Amino acid sequence: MATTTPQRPKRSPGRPAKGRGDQRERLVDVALALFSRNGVAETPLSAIARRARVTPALMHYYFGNREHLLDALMDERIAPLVVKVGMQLAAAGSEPFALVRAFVTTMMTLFAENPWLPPLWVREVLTEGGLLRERLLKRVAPQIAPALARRFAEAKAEGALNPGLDPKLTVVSLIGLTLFPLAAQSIWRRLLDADDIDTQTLINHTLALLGSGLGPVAPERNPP
Amino acid sequence: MATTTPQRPKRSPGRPAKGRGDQRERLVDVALALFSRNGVAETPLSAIARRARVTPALMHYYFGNREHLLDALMDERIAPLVVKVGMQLAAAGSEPFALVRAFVTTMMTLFAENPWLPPLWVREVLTEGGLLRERLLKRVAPQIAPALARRFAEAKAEGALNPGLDPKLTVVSLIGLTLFPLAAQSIWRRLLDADDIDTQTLINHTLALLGSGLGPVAPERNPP
Amino acid sequence: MATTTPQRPKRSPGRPAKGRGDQRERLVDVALALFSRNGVAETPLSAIARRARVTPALMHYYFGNREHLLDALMDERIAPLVVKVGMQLAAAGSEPFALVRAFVTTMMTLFAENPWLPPLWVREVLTEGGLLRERLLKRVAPQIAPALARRFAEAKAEGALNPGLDPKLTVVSLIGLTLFPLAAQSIWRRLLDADDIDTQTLINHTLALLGSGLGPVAPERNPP
Amino acid sequence: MATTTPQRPKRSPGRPAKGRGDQRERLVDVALALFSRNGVAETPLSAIARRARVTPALMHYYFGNREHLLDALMDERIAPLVVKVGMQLAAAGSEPFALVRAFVTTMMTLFAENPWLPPLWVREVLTEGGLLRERLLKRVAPQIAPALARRFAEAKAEGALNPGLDPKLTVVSLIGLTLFPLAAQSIWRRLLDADDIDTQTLINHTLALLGSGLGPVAPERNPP
DNA sequence: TATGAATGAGTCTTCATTCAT
DNA sequence: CATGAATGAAGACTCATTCAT
Repeated sequence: MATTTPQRPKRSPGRPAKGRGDQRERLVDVALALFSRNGVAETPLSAIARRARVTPALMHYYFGNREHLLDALMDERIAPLVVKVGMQLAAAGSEPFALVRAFVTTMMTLFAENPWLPPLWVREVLTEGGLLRERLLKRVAPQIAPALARRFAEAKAEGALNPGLDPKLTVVSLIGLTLFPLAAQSIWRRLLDADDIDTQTLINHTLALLGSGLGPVAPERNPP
Repeated sequence: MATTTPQRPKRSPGRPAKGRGDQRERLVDVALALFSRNGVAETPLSAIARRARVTPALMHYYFGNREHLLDALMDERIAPLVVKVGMQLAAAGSEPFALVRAFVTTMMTLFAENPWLPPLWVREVLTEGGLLRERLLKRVAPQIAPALARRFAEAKAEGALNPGLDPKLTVVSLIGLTLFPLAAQSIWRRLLDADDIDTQTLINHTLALLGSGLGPVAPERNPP
Repeated sequence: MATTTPQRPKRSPGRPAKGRGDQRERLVDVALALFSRNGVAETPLSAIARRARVTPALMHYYFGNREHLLDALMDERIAPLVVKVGMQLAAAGSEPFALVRAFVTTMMTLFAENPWLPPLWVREVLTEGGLLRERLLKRVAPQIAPALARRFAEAKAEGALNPGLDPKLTVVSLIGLTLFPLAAQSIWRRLLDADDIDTQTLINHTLALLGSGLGPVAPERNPP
Repeated sequence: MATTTPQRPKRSPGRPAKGRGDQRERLVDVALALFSRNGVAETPLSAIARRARVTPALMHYYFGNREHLLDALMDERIAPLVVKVGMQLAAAGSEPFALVRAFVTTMMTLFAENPWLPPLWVREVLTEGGLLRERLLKRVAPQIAPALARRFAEAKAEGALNPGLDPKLTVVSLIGLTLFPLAAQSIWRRLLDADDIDTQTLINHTLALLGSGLGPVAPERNPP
C-alpha cells in the first residue's frame, strides 16, 4: 500500500520537548477532539488543520498520512490509557465485587477525565467497520477483558458470583454499564433532562445496581 | 429551479408487490446492511449500488439523494420498530420488574431479529455527530425513555426500587445492558471466544443481573 | 451524430387537430416560456415536463430528442414570425422613413404580442454560442436585414438619408432600438422605476428619436 | 462541517506578481472568454480548465466553487469597468448632448477594448435569468442609468431635449444603440458582410443618428 | 520547519436518452 | 399513447497526497 513511510519528526522519547515541537501534540489534540465529536470518517484532515490554524500540508509533514495519524492517536493517547486501566485492575485483588468496584470507578473516572474517549470508542472500535478497531485489536491486544472473564468464571465456580450470570457476559455487561452511559451522555442528558447528574452519582448508581440489582430488599426476587 | 424533491416511485400502499418493483426494498436492505457494518459516513452510495448490482444513478432514481435515503431508512425501517417496542412496553403494566423484564426481552428479541439495528443505533443515533440522530429525534421523538424514567421514579418513591439507584440512570443502565451487548457482539464474541452464547442466554443473564446484582446471596453487600 | 431520427407524431400539416395531439403544442408553449425565462442551457427537459404535468419520457416521445425540440421551436414558432415581419416590411414601400416606421411598429407590436421572443433572441441568437443561432442562420437565412441595408444604401446615395449614417449600421441601430428595449424590459423597468410605460409610448419615443435625434427643434424633419 | 468558503490564494494587494502566481489571473481571463463566447450556463468549469491546460480541481483551488468564480469575475473585472464609466460620465458635465457624446464614446471604446464584455452583459445581466444579474444589482447597484434618466428629464423640462422623447426610454435607447451593436457584432458582421467597420465608424454613425435622426438635412443640430 | 501550488481519484448529483410494456 | 425503470456520461466538488521551494 504505502511505498515509503515518511513520518519525520518522531519525538525522541526521552526528551521532554516543550520549546518547539509540541505543535504535534496540539495537532493530535485537535484531531482527537474532532474525531470524537464528528466521527473519524466525517473529519477530513483539512478540518483538523483549519481548527489548529495550520495548513493541511503540515499534517502530512508531521504524520505522513491519514493512517499514521490514527496510529499516533492509538499509540500515544488511547493505548496508554488502556494500559493504565489494566494496571489499576491488577492492583484490585481478585475478590469479584472489589474488582468490579475498581473497574467501575476506574472506567468512569477515566472517561470523565477524557471525555473524548467514549464516543470514539463506541464509534470506531466497537462496530465492525470501526476505523480504530483493528489498530486496537492488534496493538493493545486487550488482555483486560479476557482476564476479567476468567476471574468471574473462577468466582462463579467458587460460588462467589450470582449463579444466574454468565462470566463472559458479565464482562460485557460491565462495559455496557460504564462505557455506554458516558458515550451516550449527550443524548440521555437531553432526553431525560438530566444535566445535573455528575460522575460520582453515576458511579454510586452503577455500583448499587451491580451490588443488589433493581429490587429494594432483593433476596426473594431471584428467579426460582 | 432545481430545488424540488424527486423521490419518484413511492410504493402505492395497497399493492403487495413481490414480482416486480421491490427493487427499492432491496436497495434499502443493502443500504441498511452496509451502513450498519461500515458506518453511514464510510459508505458511499456507489458501494451500495455495487453491492446491489445496480448503477449509482438508480440510487438517485429511487431516493433522490443521500439524505432521502437516510430518511427512508428511518421512516420505513427504524421508526416502525421503535413504535412496536413502545406498544409492547405499554402492554407490560407498571410493576417495575415486570416492566424491566418486558424491556429486556423485547429489546433483545428485536435486536436478534434485526441484527443491523444495534450497531447503527449506537454509531448513528447515540453519539454526538451521528447521522441518524436528528432524524430520530425529530420524527420518532422518543417517548419511551422518559416514560420509563417516570415509572422508575414512582417506583422508587413507593419503595419498590433499590434506593441506591437513580431513576433516570436506571433507564440509561437498562439500555446499556441491552443495546450495548448486541451492538458490540462482533468484538466480544471474538475477544472472549464466545460464539456459543445465544439470545436466550443473553436474556437470562441480563435478567439475573438486574434481578439481584452480582453477589450470590446479595443482601449484605449493599453499600451503606 | 444521431443514428436514427424518431420524431413520431409529426402533425400532418393539413389537419386542424384539436381533439387529441395539441398536447404537443402545449409542450412547445411550455418549453418556449421556460427557455425564454431561464435560458435554454439552464432548462432541462425534465423541467419542461414537470411544468406541463407530463413525464420526461413523453418529451422524447413527441420530439425525439432535445435538438429536435429546438428545431420545432424554430420551425413552428420563430420562423413564421420572421416571415410575417418580412412580408409586412415588403409592403411598406421603399421610402426610408416609411420603412423605418413600419419596422419599428411591426417589431414592437410583434414583441409585445410574443413577450417570450426578445429574451430568447438576445440570448440564443445574438451571441456566438447561442443555442438557436445556427438554426436561425440556416433555416430562416435572414433576408430582412441585408434587404434593409440595401435600401438604406440606396437612400443614402439619393441623398434621402442623413449622410453621417452608415447604411449597414443603420440596420443594426434599428434592431438595437427595438429588440433591445423589449429584451431588457425586466431590468430597466425595475431600475428606472418605469412600470407605466406601454408599447405605444415605446413606439412613439423610438420614432421620435429616429425622426429627429435628441435635439429639441425638429418639426420640419417629420415625413409629410 | 463542510460549509466554509475556501477561496485560498487571495492575492496580497501590494505585490505586483508577474513572475509566478498570476495563474489565477489567467484562469479568470479564460473564464471570461469562454463565458462570453458560449454563455455562463453552457460553460462547465472543466472547459475552462481544459482551455487553460489545468485540472478542474485547480479551478476549485483558486475559486472555491462556481459561484465564487462568478463573484471574482464581477468584482475584479466587471465592477471596476462600471465604476470607470461612472467617473467618466460624471466628468462630462450636464449638457445633454455632451453627455450623450461622452456616453457613446466611453461605452464604445470600453467595449472595443474589452470585447468579452458586451455579449456577457447582454446575456447574463440584461435578460431575466441572467447568471450575473443579481450580482451586479447587489454589488454595483447601478447608479449610472437612473442618473442619466434624471438629467434627461431635467433637460426635457428646460426644452433642451426633443419633446417627443421619454427621458427614461432615452437611456434605454442609448444603451440599445451602444451595447447591442457590440454584443451582436459576430452576427451582423457576418450577415451584412461588414467586417470593415471599425470602432470609430461605429461611434460616428451612432452620434450622427442621435444628433439628428435619420433625415438628410440636419446641420444646425450639431453641438457647437 | 513549513507551505502554496497542483493533481488524481472518488463522491454526489443531474440529465438526456432508451426500452419494454 | 404513455410511462416506469434504468443507465452512461458528464458536471461540481472534496480530499488526501505530493513536491518544489
